[in-house]
Amino acid sequence: MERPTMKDVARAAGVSPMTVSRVVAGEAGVAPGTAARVARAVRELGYQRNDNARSLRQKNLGTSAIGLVVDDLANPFYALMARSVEDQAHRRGYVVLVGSTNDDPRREREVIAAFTARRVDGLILVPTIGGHGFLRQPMQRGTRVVCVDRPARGLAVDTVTVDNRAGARRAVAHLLDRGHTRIACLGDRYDIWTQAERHAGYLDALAERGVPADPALVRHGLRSHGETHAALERLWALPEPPTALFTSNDLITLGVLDAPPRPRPVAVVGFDDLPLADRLDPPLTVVSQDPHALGATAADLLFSRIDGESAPPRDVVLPTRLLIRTPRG
Amino acid sequence: MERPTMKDVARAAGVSPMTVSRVVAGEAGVAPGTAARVARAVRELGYQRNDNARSLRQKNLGTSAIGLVVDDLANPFYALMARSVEDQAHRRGYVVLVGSTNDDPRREREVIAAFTARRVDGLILVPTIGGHGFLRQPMQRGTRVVCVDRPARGLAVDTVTVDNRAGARRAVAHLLDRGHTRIACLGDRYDIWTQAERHAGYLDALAERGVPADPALVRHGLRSHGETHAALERLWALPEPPTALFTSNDLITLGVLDAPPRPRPVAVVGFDDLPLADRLDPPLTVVSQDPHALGATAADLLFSRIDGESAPPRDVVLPTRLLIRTPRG
DNA sequence: ATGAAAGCGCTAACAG
DNA sequence: CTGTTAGCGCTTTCAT
Repeated sequence: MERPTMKDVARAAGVSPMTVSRVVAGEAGVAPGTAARVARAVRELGYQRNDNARSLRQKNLGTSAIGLVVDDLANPFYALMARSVEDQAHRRGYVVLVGSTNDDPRREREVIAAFTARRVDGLILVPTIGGHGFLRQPMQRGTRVVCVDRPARGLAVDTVTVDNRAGARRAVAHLLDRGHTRIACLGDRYDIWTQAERHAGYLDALAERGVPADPALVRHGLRSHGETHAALERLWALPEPPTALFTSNDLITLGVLDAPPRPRPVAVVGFDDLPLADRLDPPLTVVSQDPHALGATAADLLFSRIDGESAPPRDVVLPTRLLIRTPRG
Repeated sequence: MERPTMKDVARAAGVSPMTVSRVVAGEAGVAPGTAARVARAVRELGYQRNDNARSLRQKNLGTSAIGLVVDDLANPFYALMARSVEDQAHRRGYVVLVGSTNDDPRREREVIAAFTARRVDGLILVPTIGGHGFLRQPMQRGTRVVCVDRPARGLAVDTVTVDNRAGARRAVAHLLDRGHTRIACLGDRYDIWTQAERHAGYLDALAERGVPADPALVRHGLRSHGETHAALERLWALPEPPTALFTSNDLITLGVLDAPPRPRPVAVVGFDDLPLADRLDPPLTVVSQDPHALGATAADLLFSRIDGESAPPRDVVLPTRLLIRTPRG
């Protein structure tokens, strides 16, 4: 009924706990007959080693656990990232603890504290806007940290992002190429790094073509379809309403597509691809990023740090792609 | 540099480790002055309690960790479930270990073994087709288990599913109502419980209306767009090709929508809702389920078991909804 | 209100 | 090849 320990197995096999330890760890140098007796006792008792106790004693081997802290695990983008991270971790015999921050620095600290209290060997982090000084201590003490999707202000760690600014610039340039000059920019909270970057790319494109930037066309802080719809209403009410929209994340793109139709349709280009985007009428042109590559790269960096790599922090910037979709002929 | 332990804090505060333990655990019965000195030492040394060591000694409190084992974390459906589970766990001070099985019993065993080796207090499991006898031992020894999305053959545990069969029946009945009699059923691997249930619901609807079931119209084992496209080609080549399709999961629905267009369009009803389904032309009617409710219910059941609830295993079956979408007027 | 001793389950380091 | 001793970081139990 109670969980058997190595001592129980040792007694059943007529050996010392140390021998059991060696057999269970698959170490060489145990007589085949002894090993067989131990293995049989393990099977009969249904013994499974307690890996928490193990990692308590083995200071050099770590816990074989990493933490993954994302904005929102339910977001398909982060879910794909998580899956890539998990695959790599599984391959290397690590388990993954996950947590969502909801972009709330307090929750971020709670989640990270819970993870470091369990002595994870590393942390893959989509940082919130909050400060991250509290990570410095754990890092000095051996917890490796990699940021992904966004950098953490003032934290010198490996970071994997996509080129948000260039992606946004190309998207807006595409709209300019099609003759639009009144292009609105709809974004999420401006204090989210990716959103500020994409807005910068929007301005870059306008400046490149000498199109004046009209602040009335820029709306940030859109966190729901309702807020997106309200923002659209205010845009339509302008003396010179926009003829095209640049939507700065997938939720906002969906909000726009979900809004009541306009008499004169507007062109939309969105950041982040959506599953049925190419089946819409008209099909939706988007800036797509590769969440799988983000997760896999972050995991690569983390594990190479865990393996002892000690070069200065690296910034990896992955490209985006502009998927131009035209009505099917 | 090294991580400080309670002993270090004790030395710095001029007390015994036991007093530090009490202060850090927030226990009453420590003199305020002493507590303050300890708290200061904790802050100055940057001490954080090792919760693995803690749970090693505290046998009654458990590890405050649960495991979540899904088919594929990248699937938006499971990602939403995972987020609900994580929210509940966070609220209760638990951490969540996640793993994907890919519907592979071997990987499922590996993931579960890694979790029980770390002595998770509970497991929320989307079981593969494989046997689950290996769970009986850990369960007797205190690991609580709840199944979600599918039952595990021959494992008497709380299980949360949706009414797949009734949902499929209504979807197909809807197509029959619209005059279709040649309705194909496109499914994933038939050994996945939900797929067999949905197929049964498909047959139910046909039987109810006295429409003969033609085995040539049923295709299972579709795991990619390519396989779905191939299945469609064979259907179109039939002497009497189908005029409507029932697609038994979201991946297959997307595969169908992605296929080359037909001269005469076919009606499609899919299991699982998709983000832009209502903006398609024609809009897509679907059977929708609520992954959030699935996850939250499973977590509720698990935590009530962890809290000591010992009633016989319960089966919770959640409803589905048929979202009938018609062209916008 | 505080501390000393013992031990959770395991393994490093050293015998033999 | 196998066992003994000690101790990872913490808490239980019992003193004081």
